Amino acid sequence: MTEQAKLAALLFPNSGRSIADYEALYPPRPLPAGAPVTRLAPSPTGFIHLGNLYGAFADERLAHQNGGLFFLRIEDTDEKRETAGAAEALIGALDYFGLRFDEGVTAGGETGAYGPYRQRRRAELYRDVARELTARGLAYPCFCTEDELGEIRASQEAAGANFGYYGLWARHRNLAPGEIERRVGRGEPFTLRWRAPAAAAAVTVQDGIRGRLVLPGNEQDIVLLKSNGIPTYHFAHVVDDHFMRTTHVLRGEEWLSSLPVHVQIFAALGWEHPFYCHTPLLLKAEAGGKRKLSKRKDPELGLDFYRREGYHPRAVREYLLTLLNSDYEEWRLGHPTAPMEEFPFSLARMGSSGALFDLQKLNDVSKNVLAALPPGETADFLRHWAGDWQPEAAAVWTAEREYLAAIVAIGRREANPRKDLVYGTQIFSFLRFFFDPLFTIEDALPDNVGATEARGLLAQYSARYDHAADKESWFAALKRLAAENGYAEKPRDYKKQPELYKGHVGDVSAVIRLALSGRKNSPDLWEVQQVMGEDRVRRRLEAMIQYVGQL
RNA sequence: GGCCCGUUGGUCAAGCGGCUAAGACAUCGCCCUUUCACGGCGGAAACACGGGUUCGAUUCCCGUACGGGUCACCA
Repeated sequence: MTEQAKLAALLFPNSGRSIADYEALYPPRPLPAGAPVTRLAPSPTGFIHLGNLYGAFADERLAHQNGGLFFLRIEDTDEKRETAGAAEALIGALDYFGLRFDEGVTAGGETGAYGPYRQRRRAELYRDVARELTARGLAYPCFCTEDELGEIRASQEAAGANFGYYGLWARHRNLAPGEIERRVGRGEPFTLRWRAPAAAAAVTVQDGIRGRLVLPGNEQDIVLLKSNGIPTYHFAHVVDDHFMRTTHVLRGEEWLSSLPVHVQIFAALGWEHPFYCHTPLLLKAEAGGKRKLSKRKDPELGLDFYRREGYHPRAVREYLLTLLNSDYEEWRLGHPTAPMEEFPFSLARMGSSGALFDLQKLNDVSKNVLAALPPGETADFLRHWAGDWQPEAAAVWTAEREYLAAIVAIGRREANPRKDLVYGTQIFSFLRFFFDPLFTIEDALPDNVGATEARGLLAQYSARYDHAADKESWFAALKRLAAENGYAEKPRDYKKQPELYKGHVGDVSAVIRLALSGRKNSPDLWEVQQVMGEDRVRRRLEAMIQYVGQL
């Protein structure tokens, strides 16, 4: 038995499976050649941000567009940061945005033949691989305490050396076997460290987004297993993505600097590393520049923000797609009604510089998405949203379902539909006036129309109101009423000779509009009246007559 | 500080050695119009800087500046 084999047996006394056993247990996937296997591997910290969705969306598209498979693995190796129910919340949030996994952790448990998919449940696997690594002389135990590590760092700082546990700074790299045995026997906790090659050659990696990367070889003896026996990200990534047969790893560019570590471990194990794609970070504009999105300062970073505000999931997806693939918008213009799944997503067209999140752009995308949605669907979406987040809206909207659907349909059947519905909270305040319990007079009468004048106009309008009239005759009647009361039928006439009139039709309809909507701006009056129904129209006119009478 | 990545209008971005340097959002003006929204037309607005290479650089190379990332028993 070699010294190294003895060390492995000392460190990991319970014999387990060999790497070869695992190779047989997790055979290559029965997929056509070239079919991508991608994964989302979040840590369950409870905070789900837009970046998660952004990356997940790229993973999902890549897999599903090319006959591959997309799975969910939970990286719960850091107990300290974990929050309860985080995985379920994540699955729920992604599902809301239309992202489904083929395999991995599910709301109730897990599915798939390459599990377990929660890293804490894979402890045995990591340990078995670690044992073999140790037996091959690629790993060694390190007994350094936090304090000692701090000392090393301080000396490095003083000496102007690079930080880290490497080369001569790696105190326990060449501990005598007897010393190790003694410490283990005493029950001293240890981490298992990677034995990095003394002078690692630069590595060349082909990145799916950045192209050819030449990075300095790794010389750090990074920690593979923490003292509690749980692996670090680096080790878990290599083991899991190998045995789960991941072909494409999409992750944020913050991983670029540890890429040499990963490539090195893959190579040492004789495994082929996955195709890496390092995506840019989502940034946020701030006075003078860009900065990384921050949890505390940017509520729109959290996925909950979009749900709470009532953005349609499709709007968020389309927006993200415009960030993901720059030619998406052009494609959309050419295929206005095609489902976005038909867009040929491509890694090569992903940009490599950080993108600023732009709420205005999202709003624009959202307007277009809602304008294209059948009104019935929009109404259903709104009711669901209100049920979850906006009780006041839920109360009135569910009481009058059909009414809401009719309201949403206003001005949306034409070739150029209205685009004034953006997101839930905005829509709620925009549509309040339609519902009696929420109706108030918000704006004032036009400057050139006094209360008495308004009262007269309203009384006449109310007396002559014909709910059955079509739009043309209704407007003709309105113009007649305006003319009889000294208002120009056409704004142009008034502009030409203002001294001849009190105002123009616009002023008269402004008074009616105020009576019906409480505002000086609203969608087309005739349509509003038709949707409101005759009773409601008459009631509001009466109420307005009372109201201006008191002015 | 070391190493790595990035840098085209306010924002997202086309561009891959020769272009009057696309388009979208935002913005401004005009038109349409009973208000708003929609729609149409038009305007303003960019290759970070300095060296190379080249007949010719936004495009290739090297510096500088700026921004970001990373140097944990976090992912």
